[in-house]
Amino acid sequence: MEEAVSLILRGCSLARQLEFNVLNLGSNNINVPQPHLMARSCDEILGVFSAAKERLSSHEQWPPFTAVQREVGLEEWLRSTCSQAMELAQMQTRSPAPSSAVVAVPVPAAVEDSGKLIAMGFSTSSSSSSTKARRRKDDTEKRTVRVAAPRIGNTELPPDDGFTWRKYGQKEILGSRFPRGYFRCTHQKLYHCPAKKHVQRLDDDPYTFEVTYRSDHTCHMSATAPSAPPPPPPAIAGGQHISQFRPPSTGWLSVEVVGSASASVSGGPATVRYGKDVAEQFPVVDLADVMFNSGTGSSNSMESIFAADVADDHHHKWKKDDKKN
DNA sequence: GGTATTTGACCGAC
DNA sequence: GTCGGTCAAATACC
Repeated sequence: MEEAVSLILRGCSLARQLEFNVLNLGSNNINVPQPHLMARSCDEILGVFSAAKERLSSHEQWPPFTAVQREVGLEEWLRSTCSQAMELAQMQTRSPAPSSAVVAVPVPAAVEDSGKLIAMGFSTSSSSSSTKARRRKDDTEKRTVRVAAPRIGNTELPPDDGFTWRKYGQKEILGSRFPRGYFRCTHQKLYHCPAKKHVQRLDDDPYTFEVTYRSDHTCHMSATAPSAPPPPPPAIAGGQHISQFRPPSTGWLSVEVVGSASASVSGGPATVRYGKDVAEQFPVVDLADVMFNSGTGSSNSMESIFAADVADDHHHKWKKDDKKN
């Protein structure tokens, strides 16, 4: 199973790389390979996924799954699950989703329990399944989104979400290898915008950032506020939060909303949702991506936060002098 | 000089 | 007492 997962992750990584190259085809970037090389890359991706498929198919038993799931087959089940999620996302895009429109996608226990798979998109929340919830003074809603760090170029940068943020703190978090960065809206003072977020690398996948948003932006509502095109506020339904904003054109694939703090406490059913825009733009890659939550690179400017070499001495990279490099 | 980041200290929830 | 979140002075950058 681990081998299959590893292959799938490899496939996702290759797909992301390919996507990045495709997006940059029109640019003058000399690092973008020629189309025939990209075609070869496609073959490689197919090969990797085929190998993963073989391993999945050859797996005799899937104890965590129900009889129905075993009968249908894991592969088919995953496919239908993702289709379901994508259909749902399309429904939500057509009409602003009332909470009743949300359909929970069932998650097999073993998948849910697997940290690796949780990091890949099957989780309601990763924040506190094992730790008890700490109720905060400002009991504002939280939305946790996982975004992929670039794997080429500056891998330290979480994707730009269309807003400008000012960092106001950083803290070592118990049990986490990487410190958490605290950000608030740049226009907090000027427009009293309450939006905040904190950003943290996942322990088990340093190429993924977990971004937790708290409060919505109000700055873009101000007639005088400088505004990047504001993403629509995430829909909220049944304790789950849906991120619907469109990823920037720099091309990150995965926007996974893993749920609210309350959802993580209650341990409710996991829900996989998926933005229509993303699905339409990158249907194949994103099918894999929504399953395994990885993303593509992008460039923005949080260089000072995350180190390129995350494997080892990440602590050094978090030091102040990073910024000067 | 204005703005952003860093970082130790502080506060409040647990 | 511990820990996550925030503050604010110091520092860096443009």
